[in-house]
Amino acid sequence: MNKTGVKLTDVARLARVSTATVSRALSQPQLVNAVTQKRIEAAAQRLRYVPHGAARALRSQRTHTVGAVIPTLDNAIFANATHALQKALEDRGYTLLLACHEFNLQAETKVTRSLLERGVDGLVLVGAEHDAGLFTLLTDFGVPYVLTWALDASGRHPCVGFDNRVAAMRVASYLLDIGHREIAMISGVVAGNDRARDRLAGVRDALEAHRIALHPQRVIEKPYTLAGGREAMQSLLKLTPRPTAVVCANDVLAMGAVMECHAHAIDVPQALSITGFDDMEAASILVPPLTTVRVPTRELGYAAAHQLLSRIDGAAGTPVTELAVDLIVRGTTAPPAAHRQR
Amino acid sequence: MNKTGVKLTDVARLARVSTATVSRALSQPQLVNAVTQKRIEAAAQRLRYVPHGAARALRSQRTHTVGAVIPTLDNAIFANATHALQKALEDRGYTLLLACHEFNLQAETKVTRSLLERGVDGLVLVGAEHDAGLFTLLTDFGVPYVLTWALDASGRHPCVGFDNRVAAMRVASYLLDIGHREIAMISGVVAGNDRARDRLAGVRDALEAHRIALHPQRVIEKPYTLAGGREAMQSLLKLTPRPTAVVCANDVLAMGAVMECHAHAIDVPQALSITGFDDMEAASILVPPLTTVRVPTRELGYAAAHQLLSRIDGAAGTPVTELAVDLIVRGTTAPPAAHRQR
DNA sequence: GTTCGGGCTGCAATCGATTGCATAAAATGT
DNA sequence: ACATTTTATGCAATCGATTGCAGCCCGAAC
Repeated sequence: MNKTGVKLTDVARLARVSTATVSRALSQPQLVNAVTQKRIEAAAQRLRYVPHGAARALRSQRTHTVGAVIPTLDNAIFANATHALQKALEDRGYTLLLACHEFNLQAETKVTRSLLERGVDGLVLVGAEHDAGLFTLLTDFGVPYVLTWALDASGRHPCVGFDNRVAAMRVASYLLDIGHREIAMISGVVAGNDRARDRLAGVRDALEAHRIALHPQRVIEKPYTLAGGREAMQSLLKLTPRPTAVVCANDVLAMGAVMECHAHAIDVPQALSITGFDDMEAASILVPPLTTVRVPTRELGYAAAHQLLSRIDGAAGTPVTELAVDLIVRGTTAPPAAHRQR
Repeated sequence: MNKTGVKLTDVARLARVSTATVSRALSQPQLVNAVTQKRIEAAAQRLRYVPHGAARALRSQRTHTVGAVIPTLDNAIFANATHALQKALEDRGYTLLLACHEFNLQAETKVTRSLLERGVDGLVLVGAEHDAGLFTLLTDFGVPYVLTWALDASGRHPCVGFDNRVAAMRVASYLLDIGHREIAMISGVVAGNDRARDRLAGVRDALEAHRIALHPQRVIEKPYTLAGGREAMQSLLKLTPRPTAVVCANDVLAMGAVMECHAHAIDVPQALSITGFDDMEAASILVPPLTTVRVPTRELGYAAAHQLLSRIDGAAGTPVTELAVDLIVRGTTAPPAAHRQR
């Protein structure tokens, strides 16, 4: 029973056909005579029939359900991407099952398992690095999936994302170009987070291309929170020589960093340049508006949905979808003071 | 088959017991002999058995799944509450099914229906006002549910939220107290949104208590976006006399409004006071930081989860949970210029 | 020595829809 | 007029776990 107690049998009886016909009328109308179809629809309507998903799923081995396993919804950037994903899925008749792992790879495997138990037809994951157990699950189940927010180096997994390392390089190069040499980084927590790791690597690589080393004390690792950004900036401000530019691994950290500068009456960008990453909406309302990297959040959600759904439908699909990111130069960056005085 | 092909029968065979015993070992271990239990667990582990949710759901009429129907994830405030909800559910072994309706009541009914088809054990809805069809669905199914972000005036539905009208009154009263008389409001779209309607009513009521009418031209209705806030403020700035204070129905509108003032070089709060509603994180990093109403987003999610789960477990539960909201006075409000000159 | 009761386990019905196969009726071809 | 598709429909098996009921075994009580 659907609690309502109305089932296919009841509709069948009222429409005076077999359950088989009702079933067909509801999911493959083209197989059913138009008149019968009408009668069945009327009956279903009249009884307020609602199909029983579990029964349907059990028999057809399809739930029309997709799972998304993301770090957190508390970061607007994931919320936006998830929203786009949900919309795209809904348009195609799929429902989204959501699970968060708070940047913990073991937790990720655990919640993924529980989504798999619920019988999702496909999975959207964030990042390319995962627990080995997770990949075992994926292959055991043979469930279609797509990795997002990163590109899979191994090329073994379908993914839609962008190259975090290159994007971060772009930011650092820009700072180098406008004259900065004393550059620090506020990184996300790198353990179990390949996006954070790649962004850090990108900055390091860009500096090294200019034969500048990124000293360990100039790299501060913090969770993606405003407080994290503030604390990190606080540490950086104590260094001598003080960096003239700080690259942050995401906008939240960057905003925290800017706040801390405000608190210390340090002029951004005149005394210190700061960059973000993600271009969340708040970045543009910050004062001064944040220089950052625009990530196509929505496109990411849509692309993931389409990629996944076509895989569910059996199509091979393009294994790798690379999205473009852009450096958005706004108000938190300027040439270093020393540079200007020359 | 779980695609893996391993089912209860296989575990039973390997452990040399009946499927009944395996089933019990997995869900009610206390009914099973400790030794047998071990053997079964080992077998399950060895075969990498994963229960088949649909089969389980079909037989037990329980999916351990809860649906949330929210307006959108693009507003951080809903994202945060949803995150808290998801966490609380996960802790109790439930998975979240998510659907968004973009502030459209018909869409809401439609997506709710589809969640019901998926067999959710309970539903979390936003707001007290809904399509009649939605309530029909709820009662037809007899599915436990809880309304959030508002209090149900009729007292017929369980809810966890706060009084939007009173909260808005509080904001307006505060502005009146510090001397404002020329007050305008940037409202959300009221149609189909009782929270927005209540907030507007609250402001109107507060003014009327001071025998001040809220002129229609001083009420601008806009969708909850930055652009909406900017456009609304643009209109308001053209009015004569120009209002000295603007109450916004949420923080996003308020931030847009502040941005527009910046763009016109209008000093906030000296020339114009602006208030928000929700206290999203970005409110505090705005310059100047936003005066707003703190809504306990997380608590809302948790409380909704607990309320709902106890209902699912058959407990009656407290029908109405009212949460406290607080006026947070920060930097976007000050007495009106005229008032200061006295 | 028999009875009683509790602890474990198994049998088999059941949940509600889907779908391969068979069949009847209607349409088409020759 | 007869053979051959095509179109609609029904029959009944099936998906994989749960659970009420019955039975068995073993120790305790009388």
